[in-house]
Amino acid sequence: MKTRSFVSARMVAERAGVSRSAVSRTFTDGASVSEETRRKVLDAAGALGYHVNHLARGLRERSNIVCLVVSNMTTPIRARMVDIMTRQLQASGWITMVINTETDTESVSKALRQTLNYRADATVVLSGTPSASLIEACLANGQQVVLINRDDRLKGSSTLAVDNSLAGREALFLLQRAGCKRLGLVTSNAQTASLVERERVFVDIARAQGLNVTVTMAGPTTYESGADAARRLFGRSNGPDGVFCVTDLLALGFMDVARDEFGLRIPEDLCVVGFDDIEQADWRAYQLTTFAQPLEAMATHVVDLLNDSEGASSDRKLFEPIPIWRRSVRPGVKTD
Amino acid sequence: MKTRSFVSARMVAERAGVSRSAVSRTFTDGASVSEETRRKVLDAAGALGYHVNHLARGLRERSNIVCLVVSNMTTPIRARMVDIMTRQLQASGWITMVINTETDTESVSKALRQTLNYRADATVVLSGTPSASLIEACLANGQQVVLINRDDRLKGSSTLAVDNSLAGREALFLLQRAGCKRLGLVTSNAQTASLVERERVFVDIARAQGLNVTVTMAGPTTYESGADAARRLFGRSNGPDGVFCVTDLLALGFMDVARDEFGLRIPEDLCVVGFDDIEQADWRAYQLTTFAQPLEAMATHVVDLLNDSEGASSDRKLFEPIPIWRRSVRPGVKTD
DNA sequence: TTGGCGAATGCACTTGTGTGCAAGCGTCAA
DNA sequence: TTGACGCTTGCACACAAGTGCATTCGCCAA
Repeated sequence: MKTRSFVSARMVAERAGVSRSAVSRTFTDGASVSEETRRKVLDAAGALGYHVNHLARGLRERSNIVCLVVSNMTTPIRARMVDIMTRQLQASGWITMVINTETDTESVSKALRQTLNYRADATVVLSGTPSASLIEACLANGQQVVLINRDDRLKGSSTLAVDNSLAGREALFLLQRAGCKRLGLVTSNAQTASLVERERVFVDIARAQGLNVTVTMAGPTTYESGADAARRLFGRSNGPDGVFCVTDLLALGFMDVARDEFGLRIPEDLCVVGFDDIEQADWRAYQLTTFAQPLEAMATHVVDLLNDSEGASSDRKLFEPIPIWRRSVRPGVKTD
Repeated sequence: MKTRSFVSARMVAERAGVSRSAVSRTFTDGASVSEETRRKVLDAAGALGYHVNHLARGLRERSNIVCLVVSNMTTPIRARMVDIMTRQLQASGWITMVINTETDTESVSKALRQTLNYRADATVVLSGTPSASLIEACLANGQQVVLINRDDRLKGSSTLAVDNSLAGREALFLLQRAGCKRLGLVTSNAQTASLVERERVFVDIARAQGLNVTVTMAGPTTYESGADAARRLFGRSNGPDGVFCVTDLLALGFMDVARDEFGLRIPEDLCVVGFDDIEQADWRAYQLTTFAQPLEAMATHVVDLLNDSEGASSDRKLFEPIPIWRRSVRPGVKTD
């Protein structure tokens, strides 16, 4: 049986003719080693292809491992979140284990247990719905827990979120300024805290102003769901002329069907606002007005939290979404 | 200083009133433990919140860690590859460390060294160009190395690839059957082995048949590059009426500009073929004819390779791309 | 020559696990 | 009653690192 044969510090020590401690010290900053032995050790290490075993190091101190829990990775917005998070964590010396979870609680539980098995220093939840008890297990084991865009407010965990109510309010304002009279809202049946919040604020403020809003709940948060929603909304008479889709993907599907199957011109006959600012929103076929999440800043904040480690552990930070004006909404008209 | 206080097997043993070995055996399949002690151990473990430390376990045997090296994660095709790979690896009991690399060799080297530091059992390279010497270091340390869609054929590493020449040939055939006379090819300056192969075969066969092909090399493999290519190709007189873009993203940008800025109808005036079958290719605005990579099958094969471990370690497996017919190419016409 | 001092080095212990080996214990048959 | 046998269980070691403590070595000054 092949036994994995990694080269260990002992082998290096033997080859260099020094003690194993000397090898260890050579690779430890600030330890006391003479220049001569240091060189001998480095030579031997190079010849054998030695690499410090971080697993063994992690036995005593921190493992430098961060678990990234994420679902629906193929979604453009998620892909970007994962990309930015892993990049920044890596740059800061962390190594990230990705746990890809379906949305069902079962697989998330299994995955989070892995987190504990590998003694991750921290767990960052991008999506998925981990059971509160498991999160508590992570906390009990001394892990730092960071939740992004979720409302579960658990003692001891940090939370980052985008200010969804601000987005809902601003979306309404944009459509009103464009002169839209019949408002519509397209949301998904996912009913995440973020989605619900955007939806709620948009509808509440509109109704408070005496405006009617047609709410359509589509399927999952996909292009196809957006397309279906458009068919339902415009299938009956008197469809809306201004729509807030709580997600860019929904918006893009919605736009395609509104144009192709109902001959509506955007933004002349119909204004659309999305949320996320995925790459495709900027494509010529869409030019969707939307809101960007400040992902880089959020990732930076996460990394800061992990590096501080002792910092106020239980807090909640809100980030402002950035409005991105494109052509799917008419520019402001004179209010009469 | 907070000392991370993880629960160890010794603590469980003390609480349960048994030896530490008993705890170890309780969590090892097939080990000899009486039903009574087993129950005592499980009770104590539950009460304390104990989880086996896989890092320590990895000291002696395999770590069950797989390193996934990937660049350009936000690209739809890459996001799907990462999604499918992590999902399948996870289902098979592996844990994946994602190494997000810029394309420059430096960062890939640094990342791969991490791979060695954490004693990953295997390294799977989805993209990026690791230096041959580092791959050899991985192999020397007993790691399994799997390269996907790259041509570096290193002794001891396994390679999976899509049959790019088949795609190039088939793309040409589709355009010819649609009656296209003036052929074009859009590629990127990335010049990956895969891209070069698709390009080469398309051009070679076409020229062998006496057909002229206008080759345009755009920037990186993005939507914007495709858009630029279209402007260059149609800016001069006598633009092509049948184009193979070596990537879907290029194709989508190409289509948008061809339609919006040059008023060309697709597929009446212009036929377009892509490659990858990203989700957006199926959107109503595009309906791009393209080739799908059998990603699930490829991931399954990777997992099989890792699980076999002793299997013929150095081999190369080719997968057939699957043609996806949509509306960006005219259906076959009678050949006169 | 000797005492003193600082730098370098090695010993031994720590971390959390799995496991070979031998001892212990209980049961059953002769 | 005793020997044999099998299931449990604990001891001790291995794994690969970091580090406190004591020891050694070299150098310098008195």
